[in-house]
Amino acid sequence: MAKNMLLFLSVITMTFSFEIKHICKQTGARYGVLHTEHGDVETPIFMPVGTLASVKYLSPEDLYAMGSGIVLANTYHLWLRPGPDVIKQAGGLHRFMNYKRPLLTDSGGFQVFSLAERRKITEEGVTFKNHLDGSKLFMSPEKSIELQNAFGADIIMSFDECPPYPCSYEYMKESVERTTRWAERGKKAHQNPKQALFGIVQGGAYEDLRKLSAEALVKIDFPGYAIGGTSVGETKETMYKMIEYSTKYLPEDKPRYLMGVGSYDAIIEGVLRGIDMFDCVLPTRIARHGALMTSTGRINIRDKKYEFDFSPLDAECNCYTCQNYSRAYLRHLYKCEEGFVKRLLSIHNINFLLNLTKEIRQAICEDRFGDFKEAFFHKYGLNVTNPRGF
RNA sequence: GGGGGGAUAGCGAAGUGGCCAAACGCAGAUGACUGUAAAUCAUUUCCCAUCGGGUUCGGCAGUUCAAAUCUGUCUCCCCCCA
Repeated sequence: MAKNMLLFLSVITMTFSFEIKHICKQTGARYGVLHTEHGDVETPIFMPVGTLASVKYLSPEDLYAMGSGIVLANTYHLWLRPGPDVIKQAGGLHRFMNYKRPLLTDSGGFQVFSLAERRKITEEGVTFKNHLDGSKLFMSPEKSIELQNAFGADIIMSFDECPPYPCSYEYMKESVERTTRWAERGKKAHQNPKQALFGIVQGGAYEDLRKLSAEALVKIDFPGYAIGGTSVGETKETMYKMIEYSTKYLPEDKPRYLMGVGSYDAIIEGVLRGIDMFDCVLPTRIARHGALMTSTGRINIRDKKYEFDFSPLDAECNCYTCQNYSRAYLRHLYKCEEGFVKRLLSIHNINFLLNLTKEIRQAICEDRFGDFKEAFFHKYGLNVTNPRGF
């Protein structure tokens, strides 16, 4: 009873905060804790993506079992279906999707990029030609925040434009300035103090524009900052520069979230450059397409060489799939298009990245993240089949 | 016994004298996917090879400059009549 009371009190009093607990003496990488209304999560963290209020093919229990913390959902897609009224009436996104740990909603800014063919940008906002029925929809910074307030995720994102790569300097400058104005408008519109609104640094690969963007956002003052416009076709080297150009101008004591990045090498390189949070559809999407991340490189379960392979996907993996099923069985299910395989493979890839970030946190706490990186890359370097490092 | 139809690459199925190593679907073999319009997309599958070459369209024998396509014949399959 007393415990419940305490929990209740903590729920009504707890607001968002970030605490850096340790800085790796070897690399300067950060280990921290995000405090949210739905519990604490340690950083660096990988956040699985559940666009439509579900991490495809996985249950909340699957996610808890893997130690998942924050999960993402998407404002644009939930706006279309089921719409804010349903989620509001359900008692918020947490209750609606039955996820008890922290949630983060993306603003719809990524859809400005991914649905570029079907939208028009103006100073006021973005007009989308709805991909479901073709009807016109208008998303403004205020609308995005209003929706996100209705959904009630612990962390919400500023409505931005995720510009393409490559992108001309002139366009990028215009875009960054507009995204900055949108960030300001969004902050003004933000109603729920329990939700932490993050700003998003843009500027592509232009150092001065990243600086311009970061400094302007810091001036507006957000409880956390994201780095956007990454993983949109640029090389890894360019992405690492984008990170450096951005983090340089961000306050040390606020969380930094690298948006849309989820290959294991980029996560390690990101942490090395001071990133605390990552999200990516990569593990779930490639899993559905038969590709798995393993401790000895990437494999594709479709391949004939696994026909009689009764070993697990990854001998070092502790996930449910690797503990119970063989490559031969998973290949069989994949070949026969049995839906179960999508769950099993998704579990493995999500677990792989959650486990990777867990090992990263340990290494940081023990001041050996540099050694960890070297050992990790060495191991992968010997076996990796994909030069991009998946 | 009589009449009709058919045999094309792993399977199904187009093609009915040159533009055919042969459409398309399935199946097979690979690859890609990074704030999810994604159970999607791309490549590839007769043989050898880098260009290129060599064997194919039930078998055999013909006609023709040229045949998967025309003729004869054989084998097998299906349908109808008795």
